[in-house]
Amino acid sequence: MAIQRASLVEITMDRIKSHILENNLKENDKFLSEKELVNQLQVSRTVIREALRSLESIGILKVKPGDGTFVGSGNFDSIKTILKHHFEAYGVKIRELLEIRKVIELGALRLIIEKELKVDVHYLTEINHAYYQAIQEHTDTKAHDQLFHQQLIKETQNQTFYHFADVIQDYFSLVKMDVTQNKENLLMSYQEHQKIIQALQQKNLQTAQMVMTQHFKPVFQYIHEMEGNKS
Amino acid sequence: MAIQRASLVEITMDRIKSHILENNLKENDKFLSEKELVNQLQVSRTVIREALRSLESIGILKVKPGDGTFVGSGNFDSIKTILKHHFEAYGVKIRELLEIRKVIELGALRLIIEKELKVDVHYLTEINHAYYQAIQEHTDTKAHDQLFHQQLIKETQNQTFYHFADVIQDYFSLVKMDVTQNKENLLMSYQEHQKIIQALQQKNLQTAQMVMTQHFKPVFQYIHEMEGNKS
DNA sequence: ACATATAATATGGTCAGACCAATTTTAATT
DNA sequence: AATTAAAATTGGTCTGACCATATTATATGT
Repeated sequence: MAIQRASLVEITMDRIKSHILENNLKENDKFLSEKELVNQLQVSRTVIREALRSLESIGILKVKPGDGTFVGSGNFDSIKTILKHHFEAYGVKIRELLEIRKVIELGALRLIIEKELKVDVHYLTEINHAYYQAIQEHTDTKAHDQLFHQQLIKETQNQTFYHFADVIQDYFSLVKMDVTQNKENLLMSYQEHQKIIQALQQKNLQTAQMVMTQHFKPVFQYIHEMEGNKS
Repeated sequence: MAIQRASLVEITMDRIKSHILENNLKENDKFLSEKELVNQLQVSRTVIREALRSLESIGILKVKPGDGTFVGSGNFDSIKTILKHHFEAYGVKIRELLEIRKVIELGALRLIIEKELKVDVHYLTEINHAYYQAIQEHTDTKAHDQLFHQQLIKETQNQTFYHFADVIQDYFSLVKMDVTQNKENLLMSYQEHQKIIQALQQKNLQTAQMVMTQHFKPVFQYIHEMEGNKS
């Protein structure tokens, strides 16, 4: 089988990536202009533009009309875009995503406790209290609940884990789930949050994981019922 | 502040994605030609090509010279490409990646046991035996070890989790770690695998997770020493 | 000397036409 | 029916032109 020859566009993309790495360019750094790239790489502006557009779509570069080309931010927005399309094209099993969330959150608890990290109990309690207020005032509780879980991941002091979890959470939020909980369940949820905080303080992994599992129960139940309805 | 107007290329990308979704196009389906797109969307071939290239780089399309444009496979190769560049540009903390692996694998054990799944004990034992053979014959043991862990993830019967774990494993393998283990440690590793299989059979989550934690210990130790050397 | 307006320049966006390269399809020949 | 050659289709690359956006330099007024 013949070796598949790379196109000039592909070669150009590799050259640009190498240039970024070799020059230690960081996010928002000014990159070479199209004209400079044409001169340096000795290819047409068409090839340069196709390469730049491709690198832009995966977040490596950012192109601004009239201004120039810049190194992209190191965030995972492009991965989120890919997953969004993947979700739209192929869908996803909600149960699978929920299981992944459970893996992540129970894992977070374990990391915090096994690494003997000192969690920001005050801030977590503050978030949970705001959650309680929202429950009482019948305002949006989802944001508070999500902030609580997000802060737990942050408390693991593992930035890569935090970013991956963020991507997955974003993927998860693409799924439209109408789990409208009544006040009683919401209050229970608030109490579970409180118990998780306590368990973290007491460095009790078993309890923390048990309560978190409890926390997920209503949503798993909901999905179980949805899946049952489809049978 | 004025609303930032989308370029024709961006509009074209959206139109193409919509076309894929609305026509339920699946991977490897033949897509429209450049000529057809020019006629249909009434933009220049330059705009079409830039859009196609961009969509190719995120895996949504696949362009073959002389043949045509096809819908991309639904795999996560493009995500791996993004993470590879991200790793090369920004690096990653090995400890953080290892912690994530631990979260994933301990979580996999939990999923298997809590979902009361019947694991393929025979196949897992087979893989582990091949691992043992490789240890005895001083051949490459990494592939067998990785296959074992990969199979564990597969036994969770959660495809999304499996694919995400695969992406992270790929990211992890970018890190060159020279953890050359001696035979004694490798044999211990083999025994740990055996114990994990037994614990799964007995549906003993605590034992399975404890042994898996044990399994990770040498690498965490290695990283701890590396980090110590840098202090 | 400073502020404002205008012009020039730099940079990216889009277009059309031409030509090359790879693959497929069609037609001609045996 | 099989083989070969030609034609057509499809993507790759190039050049030059012109438009749009943003920045920089220059001119003008106070």
